[in-house]
Amino acid sequence: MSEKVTIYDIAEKLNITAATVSRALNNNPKIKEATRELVIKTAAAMNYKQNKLALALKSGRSNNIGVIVPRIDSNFFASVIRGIEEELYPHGYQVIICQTHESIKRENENLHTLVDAQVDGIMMSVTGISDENDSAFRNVLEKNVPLIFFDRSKHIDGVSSVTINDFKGGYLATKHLIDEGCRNIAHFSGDQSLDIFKNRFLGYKQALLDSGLDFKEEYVIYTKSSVDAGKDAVDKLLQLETPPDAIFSSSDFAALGAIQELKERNISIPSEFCVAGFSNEPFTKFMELSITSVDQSPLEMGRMSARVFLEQVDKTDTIKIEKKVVLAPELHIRKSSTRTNF
Amino acid sequence: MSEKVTIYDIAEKLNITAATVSRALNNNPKIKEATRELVIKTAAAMNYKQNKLALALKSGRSNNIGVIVPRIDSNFFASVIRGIEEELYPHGYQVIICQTHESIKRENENLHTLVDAQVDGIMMSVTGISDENDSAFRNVLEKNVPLIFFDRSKHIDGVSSVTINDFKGGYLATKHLIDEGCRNIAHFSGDQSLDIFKNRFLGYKQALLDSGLDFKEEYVIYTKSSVDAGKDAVDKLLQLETPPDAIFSSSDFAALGAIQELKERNISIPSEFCVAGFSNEPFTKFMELSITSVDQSPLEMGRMSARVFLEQVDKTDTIKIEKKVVLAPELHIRKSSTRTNF
DNA sequence: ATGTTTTATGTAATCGATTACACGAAAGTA
DNA sequence: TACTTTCGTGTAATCGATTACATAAAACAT
Repeated sequence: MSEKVTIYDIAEKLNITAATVSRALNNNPKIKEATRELVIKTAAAMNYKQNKLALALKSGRSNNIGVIVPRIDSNFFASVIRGIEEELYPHGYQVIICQTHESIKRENENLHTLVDAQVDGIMMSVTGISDENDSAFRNVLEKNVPLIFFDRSKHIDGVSSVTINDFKGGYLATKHLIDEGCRNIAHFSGDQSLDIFKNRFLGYKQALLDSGLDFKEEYVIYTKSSVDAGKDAVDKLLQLETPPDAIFSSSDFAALGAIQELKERNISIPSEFCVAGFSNEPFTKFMELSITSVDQSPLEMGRMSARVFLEQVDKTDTIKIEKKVVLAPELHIRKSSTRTNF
Repeated sequence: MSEKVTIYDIAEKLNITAATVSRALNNNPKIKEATRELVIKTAAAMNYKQNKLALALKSGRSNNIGVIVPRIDSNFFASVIRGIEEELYPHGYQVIICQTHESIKRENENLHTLVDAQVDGIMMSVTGISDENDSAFRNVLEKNVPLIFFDRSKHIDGVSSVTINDFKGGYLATKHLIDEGCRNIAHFSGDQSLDIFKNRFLGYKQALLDSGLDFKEEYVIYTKSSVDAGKDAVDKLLQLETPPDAIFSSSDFAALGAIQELKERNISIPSEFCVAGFSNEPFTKFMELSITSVDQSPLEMGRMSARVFLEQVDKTDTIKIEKKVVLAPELHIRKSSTRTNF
């Protein structure tokens, strides 16, 4: 069918050289106006499309950026990606998606593949299982590819990051539970080698101390981010000598599991027991017993990551800019923790 | 820092030519074993990485595929993309994401951008607003880029598709409501210029007729896929002379809105009124009053789309294969429509 | 020893664009 | 008129890989 049209085809038809065609199409000032118009008209007539691969090879810029996330089918990550895509679209960048499924091996593979594919930048949320081998990250930086962490970040020189203030998020949620009258507040945490979980935990702890409440080690449960994990965790907590009367969960899914388990045991929420989650997943709002949760403004996080990338991408390679953006978390107070005004 | 290493650098170091290096790295049989080993070792030592852009330009294949969806932050589309990515990962393809936000203009732009970027294939869910201008699609096909529609499909020669049997989905849900004793079943539909909504509607209608129930035009409401739209629709329906006693909604979000509005009016579900949705969004399962919904197996849809692409991509350009895969919908019966066993 | 086949490697074109440099023609200057 | 600029275009290198073709060397046959 329609074979690919190149600038050589246009040149041949007009009896000029490809260089002239290229200049005409690129608005090079040193070209006769008549020639420019003729070339542009002919190019359109022949349905010419610039071959982006040739351009990419020549210029060394692919106009692709890579995004690595644990998985795409979670509202949080999907929303971040949406923000990235929307911010980058007007600048002509395409977004390549990679999933790690929480595997370090996969994460390293993805990093290498993206660098090999000559992406102009990489934005990612690092995967949970920590190892001290930063070689894949350093490889990216050595190739002068801007690297930006969002949400789940690691401390690596030369890497910018866009996160939320997880400490504050944890603090706000816990303080709110205290204000509602809860006195024995448990916490669901995640892999604390990740800053996000560490900081949410620290915010939780600080809120307790600031209010003169004891911090109890046995109230901290490490759960996966799943409904079942939340159920199991409640099961454990209720076997304690002094069972808690509230949970601040680092995961909305675990919070949901907790609520389901509590209901099953006829513990009424919020009068006997309050629950707050983290991430503001859509379902927390939809439930009849809507769930209090900390919003991470994923859309804004994606947009901001893209903006940080755009700032870095055109800077001279020698100067390493390292920007740390911290967004404010927002507590959405809902029925699962509101004793006062319902 | 570490400047890019090319096969020429390796050749120079070993006093051979780039051609030999290339052959050694590509397991070309006509190369001395000793040379091959030496080249491979040296390449590794120099941290050589093949430049995929150069390869892409030479071979005409970018190893990128494009995916166009209305938006990425919906569980359905994100899950389809997950399926596509997982299936294509072992084959070395990267997935480029584009969003249309339901805009035809954006859809056409995306199609052109992807073709210009030399993707090896495009998978997409067409956007709602129908127009009869297929030129952007034809442009893709003329460039011999495999095009595959998933879920929301259009009738265009040469385009394969992976959909579910929406008729059956509509039929199953409606039949179930009838079996639960509902006699006046309303339907929330979407833009019926899209086959998916048309077919769900037809399935609904057929189920009514097969059970000897009347089809009433005023029971069909065209809603957007949102909670508020569902509320408004219920408001309309309850003003009818004979208000319905059930709703089969083409959207889970509208179904949720309907439930919220019905509760507000103290109409009890499922005893007085039953509701079934479509898509099996995660929240339908999470609700205390869980919502009956038709599952579209998005993961499998994505996987299947990828497989259809893989089948087509290596075929000779001249033969146009057009494959239509139709997956079976699965009705998940939950509390919002179950009068019998709860 | 001579001719033939095989093997391993080099040469150079190619993919499709951009661009430094060269150069002839036109325009401007004295 | 002769000399310098300016203008517009052509020539050819370049980005980094692959590969058809050529060729020298080695292996083999007689």
